[in-house]
Amino acid sequence: MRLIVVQCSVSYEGRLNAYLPSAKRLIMSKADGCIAIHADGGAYKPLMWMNAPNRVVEDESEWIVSNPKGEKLRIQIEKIISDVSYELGEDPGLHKDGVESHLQELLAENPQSLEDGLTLTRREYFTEIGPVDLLCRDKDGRAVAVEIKRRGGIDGVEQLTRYLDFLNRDPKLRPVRGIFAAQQITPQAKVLAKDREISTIEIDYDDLRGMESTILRLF
Amino acid sequence: MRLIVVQCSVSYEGRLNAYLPSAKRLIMSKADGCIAIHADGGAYKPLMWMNAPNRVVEDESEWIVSNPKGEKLRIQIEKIISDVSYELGEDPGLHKDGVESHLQELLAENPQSLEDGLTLTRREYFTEIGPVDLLCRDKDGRAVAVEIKRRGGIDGVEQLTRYLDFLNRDPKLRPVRGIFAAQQITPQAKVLAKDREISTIEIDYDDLRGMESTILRLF
DNA sequence: AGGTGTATGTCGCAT
DNA sequence: ATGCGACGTACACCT
Repeated sequence: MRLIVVQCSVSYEGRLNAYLPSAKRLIMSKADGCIAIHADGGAYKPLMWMNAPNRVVEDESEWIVSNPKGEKLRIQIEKIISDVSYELGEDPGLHKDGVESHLQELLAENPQSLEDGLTLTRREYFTEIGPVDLLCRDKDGRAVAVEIKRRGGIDGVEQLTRYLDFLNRDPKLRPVRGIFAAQQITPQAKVLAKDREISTIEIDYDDLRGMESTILRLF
Repeated sequence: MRLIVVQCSVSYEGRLNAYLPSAKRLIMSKADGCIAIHADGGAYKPLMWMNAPNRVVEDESEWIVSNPKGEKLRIQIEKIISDVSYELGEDPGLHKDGVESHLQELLAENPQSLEDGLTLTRREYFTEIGPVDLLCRDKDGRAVAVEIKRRGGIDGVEQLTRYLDFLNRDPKLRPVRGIFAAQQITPQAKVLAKDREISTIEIDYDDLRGMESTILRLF
């Protein structure tokens, strides 16, 4: 990790053209070869960047960073204020909890937590326009498509609606109804879902995990 | 801008829960109060971050960063390797030159490149739910709404569908059909568009530019 | 390599 | 504040 504080102007030519007038900025150069130009504000996103892999030609007054896709970053260096390097080593990495795939996993194992008597037919049931998260049967044997989101918005309801449109053309499945399950569902999404006769369920992630561990204790 | 190289472990509780085991990392603290934890790789995205505004309680061995939304970042500091600050000042900012608007410009000037006999009625035709990129008439005088994207996905087809629903309520326009134009269109978007009787056209940007320069040469 | 869906998306703009 | 669309989206995952 090399950190260079420098007065510089920068240009980028690639997926678009962009230009940064001269100012003091931080250049972050990582071990994997990626480069980022940071200002002292504006969240974590750099003003400009080039991801690995790329080739860096470093001159006293100019850096030219180019990659195989033909993108090019040019850094005009006017004054170096600081230039230090550190050996950080490989990062052990991040452990995440509560992402959609995990939610889907838990619900696939406990479909009855969505609705009494619900049983799983298939996870990631494939249609022409994309995979349905869970395809189930309810206690009366009727097909149920479940869309799972961490945060449920209108777009999620739209997505489930599209799946239902397609699934309902399949005579072996028809009629199919929908369940929209998420940790949080926006009021607008609830209204839209109700209008389309799609059930909505807000899931308590901790409860679900608790249920799983309870089941584990039972068996 | 404060740059701290430190042996640390970090936990985040907020939109999800995540944990970083102890390792050497860079803590970037910007003037606007945002904090990012960077490893020496993994493109420009930090392992963890907290955007402004947030409150930082800084202790010798621990930083606790919290924000009004209830998210919390906890940095356990084991060893400080370096801790430096720089005054960078306000950044003059970035100037971008877009692509999609240019695409729209070119197609507005050459609607016949989308379909033989197509003529432009209005660019950015305003409806209550947003502007239609191009409103045209085909060679039979029928209204055609064109949605332009750089990359055409399902969401773009949805957008155009909403516009068409709306436009088709206008007796002066009805019946309106749709053309979905993009540099690339995903197969799923094509399926959905076909299902809704919306034409799809993949545009060659360079051809279109070439056409423009040809026209310029002719006049 | 290309396609598809997720993201602590972020960001900007309109309401 | 919230919704919605664009982004040099990035990124993981699958074919």
